[in-house]
Amino acid sequence: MDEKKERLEKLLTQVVADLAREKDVSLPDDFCAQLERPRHEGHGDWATNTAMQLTKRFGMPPRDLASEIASRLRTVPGGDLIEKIEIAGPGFMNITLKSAWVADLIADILAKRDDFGRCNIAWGKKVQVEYVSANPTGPLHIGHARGAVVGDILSSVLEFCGWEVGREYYINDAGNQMELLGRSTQARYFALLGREAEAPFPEDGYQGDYLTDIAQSILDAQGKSLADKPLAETLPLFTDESYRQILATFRKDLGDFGVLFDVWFSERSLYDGDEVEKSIAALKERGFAYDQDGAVWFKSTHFGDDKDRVMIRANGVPTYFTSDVVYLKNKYDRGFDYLIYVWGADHHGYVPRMKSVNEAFGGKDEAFVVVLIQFVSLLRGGVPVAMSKRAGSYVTLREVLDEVGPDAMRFFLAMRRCDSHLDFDLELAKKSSSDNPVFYVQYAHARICSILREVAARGVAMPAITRLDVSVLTDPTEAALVKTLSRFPEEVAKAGTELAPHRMAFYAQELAESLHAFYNAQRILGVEEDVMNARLLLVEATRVVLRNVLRILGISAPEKM
RNA sequence: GCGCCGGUAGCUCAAUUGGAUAGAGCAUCGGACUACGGAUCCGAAGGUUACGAGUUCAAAUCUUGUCCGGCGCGCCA
Repeated sequence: MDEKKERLEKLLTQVVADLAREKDVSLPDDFCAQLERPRHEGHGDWATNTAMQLTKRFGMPPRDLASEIASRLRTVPGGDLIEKIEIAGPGFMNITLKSAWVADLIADILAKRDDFGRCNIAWGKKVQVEYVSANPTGPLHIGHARGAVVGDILSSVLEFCGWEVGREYYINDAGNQMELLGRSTQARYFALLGREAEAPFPEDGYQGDYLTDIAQSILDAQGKSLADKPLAETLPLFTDESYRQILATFRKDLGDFGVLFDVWFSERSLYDGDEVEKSIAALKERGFAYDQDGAVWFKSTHFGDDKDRVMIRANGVPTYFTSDVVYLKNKYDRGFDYLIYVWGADHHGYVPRMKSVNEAFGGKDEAFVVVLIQFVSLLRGGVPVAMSKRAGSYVTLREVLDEVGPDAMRFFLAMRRCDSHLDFDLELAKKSSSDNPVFYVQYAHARICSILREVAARGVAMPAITRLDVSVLTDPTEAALVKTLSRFPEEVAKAGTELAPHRMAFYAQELAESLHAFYNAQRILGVEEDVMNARLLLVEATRVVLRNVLRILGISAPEKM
């Protein structure tokens, strides 16, 4: 299908160029006639608005120009794969191909199977996707879950588009927050012993119950003796144990959620070698860093920032910003051509600064991409649930996962475009009923499997692809299903270039809808043999594509429900 | 105050990046298999795309002004 589209586009471009030469009209140097999917049913396989775009240059009404182009297109060599051309509306050309392409498409799907829909728009380049990267100071909540799903699906989409993808989690295991975490747990430990006065809970400490649990586990493992040592001496133990335990739950929760990483990158590890010194030296060499007032500064004003930013404080301690600077350089040093950061929208103010850093290191502008994820409003039966990490009263990823299950949760979180707010109603998502779109999609898959089981039970053999006669597929629902199937590679490519994973969720629903409509309109078994064979192959092709899109979404494709 | 993201059907959201009659799902109403799974299908109703002005063959989309909602502006992370 794609090759046919390209051939048609070349043909169209050629025809327009010839016409322009004859009429002595100039075309833009980079002119290329573009075909697109018609928006409405029954408008053919491809459409173009070329005539409308050129109406001014040719000085002709779009309708007349379209007719002129269409009549030439039919007669030009290679135009024989066109069944018909219709001029519609204000000058659209709707092109219908001869039906041989349907047989090609189904054969293509059944030959490529799991690989159908793959493309190579990356040319073997390496991209890193960094996502979640939540501070290991408290449980993952629903906002993290959205970032996790978006990052995960985006990575899968990019892999399907031919990228070599590195999935990475950045662990913020350095800095003040870690110390605060340790002190919070330490205070809980003393509280368990009834000795709060000796280690009061920090004013802005982490208040969730999970720290009491961790304190209890330390008490179980180490006994009471830690309370008799100086606070400063035992603090690292509390810090590290809290961090270790919380990170372990992150791995478990995300793993159960189907979100896996190639690398869990430790912020602390940036400080093991001389990477920090090297990074700062590199910036100074380029004139983007300097010393002043005992601190080291990044010259962000050069890139339009209000003021320069501190990298190393006067007391010698690096800022969080410095870690990100070194980390960015580290990513490039590891050979990634493109860097994608999936961040919460509350970090948007930080984006220009990091773009500056990218530029300061000589990185290409388009190589540094931030996908901002808007907030998730969590509702319970229509009533907003407060989410405050500090207060510790929020709904965790784990709770939602246990209530809703990974499939429905992933689908709900992937359904919206990243830059719009998302309402997630627990009561709604918990309902395993018909208004849950994930069941709709999975049911389509299960339904096909059920048909294939029935085929086997009746002793009918799956026909060979060579037996396919597409001329019997005349029903509108069959045509619609074929067209939806043919769109899959484009949708994957679009989702990849636009970094828009929600497209996959929408496509999955559309494909399921096409299948259900076809199923209700026509019978597959118990009809004339040629028709049955064609429909069986069509349905099998649909199953393959459904499975592929569900695999990208990270959602199971059940054979029974 | 400055900046970023939104505002589309009663609700939650799409819209091939400037193209045709702005589309889906819930919810509402009315219909559909004695046969492959009714967790399905078909139909109806629902719109001044927050509001005004501008740009052109063409605007939900671009420019600009205003209004509303969310978020961000530390030698915190």
